[in-house]
Amino acid sequence: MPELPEVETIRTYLNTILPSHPVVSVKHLDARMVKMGTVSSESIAHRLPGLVVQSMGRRGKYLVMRFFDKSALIIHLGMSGRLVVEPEANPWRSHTHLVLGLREDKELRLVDPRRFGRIGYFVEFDKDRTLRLGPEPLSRSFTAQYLIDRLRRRKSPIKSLLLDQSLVAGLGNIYVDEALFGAGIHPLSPGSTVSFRSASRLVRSIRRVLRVSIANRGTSFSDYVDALGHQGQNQEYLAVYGRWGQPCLKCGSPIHSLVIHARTTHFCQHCQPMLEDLEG
DNA sequence: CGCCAGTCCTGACAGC
DNA sequence: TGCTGTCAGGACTGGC
Repeated sequence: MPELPEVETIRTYLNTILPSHPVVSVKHLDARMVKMGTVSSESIAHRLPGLVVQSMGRRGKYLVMRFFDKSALIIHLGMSGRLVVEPEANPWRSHTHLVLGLREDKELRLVDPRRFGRIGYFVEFDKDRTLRLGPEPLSRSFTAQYLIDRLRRRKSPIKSLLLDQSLVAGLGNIYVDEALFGAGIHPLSPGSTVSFRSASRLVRSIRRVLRVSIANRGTSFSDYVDALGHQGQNQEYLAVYGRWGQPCLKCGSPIHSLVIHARTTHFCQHCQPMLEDLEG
């Protein structure tokens, strides 16, 4: 399941090969995947050929393929999406929903069996306005003070709140669990009970968890592979996610699991106490 | 506005 | 062996 580190790994590679290359052709585009923006799939297929890639960017979990005419193709990989560059001689996998013809007999292919992914084309793309997302967790604008201000009146569990992309962009189920473990915060703690001190720990923990995973080229738990089709290595370094019943790496007590916000949540009851309500 | 339940989707797997 | 049911979850929608 691609979250920020996985999308960043894909972005980094694509950004080494795509800039200054034109889209030669749109060989395939499944209209059902176009779920963003106002440009239809037919119009996208008509507009893309000839456009030259300026850069491959990322905003939260969205990949941003920017063209020199200021337009951009946005791709979200959802749960099972893969974006790979392959020789056109290789057969298409099943569930291939987008194929862009590139130079040198290469193709950029989006494969997404569950079709939770999404595509959109924006004629004028503004990274701060087009997608309604919170700050990048690795940017300077993501601070403890920002978190406190946004969490102050929220009663939902901190786990749910951190999954909200308008609060902070790029975290998914795995890295929220890992970050809360690193910060020593129980996932059911209401947002309003997060003190400045715990918010500082949380910001540091989120950054650490993401940086480590990016260095490991992402977590391959089920579907994820990078743009070269290679698995990431970060699954070897997860402290709680997927470790139900196994000993906590800090205290040895078994990792617990429960469902929050319809997401399986892993945590250590001993190392992650509920935060106290500051209003009391 | 906040919060929650429902929706989409298919591969993998358990159980019969 | 082959069917059926269940589970996984990111982001959006609608109801209250």
